[in-house]
Amino acid sequence: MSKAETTAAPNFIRNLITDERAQGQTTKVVTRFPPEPNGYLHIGHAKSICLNFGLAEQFGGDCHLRFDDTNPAKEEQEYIDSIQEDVRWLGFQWAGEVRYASNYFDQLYQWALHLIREGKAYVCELTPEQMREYRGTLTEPGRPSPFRDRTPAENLAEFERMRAGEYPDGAKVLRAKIDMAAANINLRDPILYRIRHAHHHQTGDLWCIYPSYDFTHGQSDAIEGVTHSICTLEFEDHRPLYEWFLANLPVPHQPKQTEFARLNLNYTVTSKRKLKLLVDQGIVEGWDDPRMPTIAGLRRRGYTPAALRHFCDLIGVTRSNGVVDINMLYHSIRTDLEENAQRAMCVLNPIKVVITNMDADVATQIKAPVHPARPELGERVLPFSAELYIDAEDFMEDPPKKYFRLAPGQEVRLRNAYVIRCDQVIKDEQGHILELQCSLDKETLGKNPEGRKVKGVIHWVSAAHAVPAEVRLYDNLFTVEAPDADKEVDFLAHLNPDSLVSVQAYCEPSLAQAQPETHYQFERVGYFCADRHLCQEGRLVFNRTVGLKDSWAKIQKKGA
RNA sequence: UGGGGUAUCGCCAAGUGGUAAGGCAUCGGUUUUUGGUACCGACAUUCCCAGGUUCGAAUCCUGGUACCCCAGCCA
Repeated sequence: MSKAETTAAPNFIRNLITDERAQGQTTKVVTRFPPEPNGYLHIGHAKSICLNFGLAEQFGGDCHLRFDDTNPAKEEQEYIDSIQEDVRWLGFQWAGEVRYASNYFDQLYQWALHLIREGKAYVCELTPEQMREYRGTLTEPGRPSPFRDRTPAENLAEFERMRAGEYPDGAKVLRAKIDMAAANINLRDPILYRIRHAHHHQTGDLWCIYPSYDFTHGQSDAIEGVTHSICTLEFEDHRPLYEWFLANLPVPHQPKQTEFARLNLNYTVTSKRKLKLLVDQGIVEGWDDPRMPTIAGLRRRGYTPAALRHFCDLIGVTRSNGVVDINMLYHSIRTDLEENAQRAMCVLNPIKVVITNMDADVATQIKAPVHPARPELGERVLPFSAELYIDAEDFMEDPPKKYFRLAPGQEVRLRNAYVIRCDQVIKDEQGHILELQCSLDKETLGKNPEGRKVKGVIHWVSAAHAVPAEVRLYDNLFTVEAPDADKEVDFLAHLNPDSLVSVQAYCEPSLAQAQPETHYQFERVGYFCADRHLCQEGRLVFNRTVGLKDSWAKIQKKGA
């Protein structure tokens, strides 16, 4: 993937840091990837991971992995595990131990006390409904809470009782005292702490009050010495608040928040909520279903870390919200696999071919390269015999003009083997084709026939030697470019009923020992990956990662 | 209607006053025992719109327009 360097799209944050360094402003670059463990990572997170870890890599700094775990109700250990696995699989290593915002709960609590003592935070007893009322609207200012002017002493006592578990969930909250009339709603006395009598996956039952995202994030960055706190555009409105905490608390360091546009991909959804719904409703087989845009799903589908990283380089990092064409993703994986995937032949929809002129001169063991452009990868052996399977798509009884494949009286090259001619089509009473009787030209193994050109090449497999395999043909999960564009229509209405078509295929024998997660190009068909969970000797399962480009399909489409 | 953003080819995206990079997609062609790959070529007189400044504007000014985000005790 040497192309990555020459085609990498711009990244305004990288430019920013380059400028800072040129001016001697930046010391060591420290970034962080801060997922909440409430779901699996998806392709959009891959963009963020590549950005944060990539920046640390490029500038010789550190990138931390920090779980933003301030909401125990939604978080689970399974997600913590999967996230770490995904980051590592992508090829990144975080600096030091895995971190958790919950590691800082003590410090955060102390800082809350600090704000209270300074008269900058208070305990509020408004109900959620009242609080909404008091907050005002987008166009109207809010009103101060009746609890806003409690004394620090009273607030200290109340907050201590909250922490001690004297109140039920939701009874009271700690709020910052900022400005109820602020045009930016985030500044209208935001909530710092809420009561949640919930078991936390890291801190157990130590706490029954949990800090909010806003009160946690920037301070965690400060504690860790993060220099560049990179997040998505929707947090831009939170930046004044992020900075307010840093300015009003005795933090050891001043991180800077920078926002970039999150990734949108057409024909897919990238919202944890929607992905979770697909999983929970059993529409897909789990978070790592090969149709899911999760990192685990893409992996199982046959995407490689290199392809995903290349993709992230390709799309660039900007502040404008766009929708990336899924063809970019396809392009990335094809580029990688074209260079690196082993070649094999596999017949998806068999039709029998009988060679009528087999004799002792015809080779029964044919060697073929594992990769035609990379001889160093070695060879495989293809058994050849009088009974073969070819793909039904590669034969037409009444072909159009430009059809280069097999047809009555027409010649075609069997990939890696001989040129054959179809002499006769044998059918049953109903007219279904039973077999194609063909004769081969013995002089065409490894060389072109004399005096004529055979343009077509088709793949095949020896019937007696073929190994059966389950081949899962995956396609987009949705039939429309923007499944969630219409607020009136449920995105599930756009599910592609053919997103998974499973077929019983016949593979060349070298595939019998296919190891899980091995990538192949089934020649002329597409790229496939041995399923990482299911594929084993005796039960082969291959997932179609992406098809080969198919210009014949285009020609046909135009004709139709 | 308040605040915060973004607008350059079908999509992503450079460009920061000197006369529109690149990638994806698309369309031609060459090579080819993968209708794949590779290679060659085509593809924005125009930068959301309208005025203005300037010898010169995608870039500066003015006024519009469109789209995205914000009224969780989610992140």
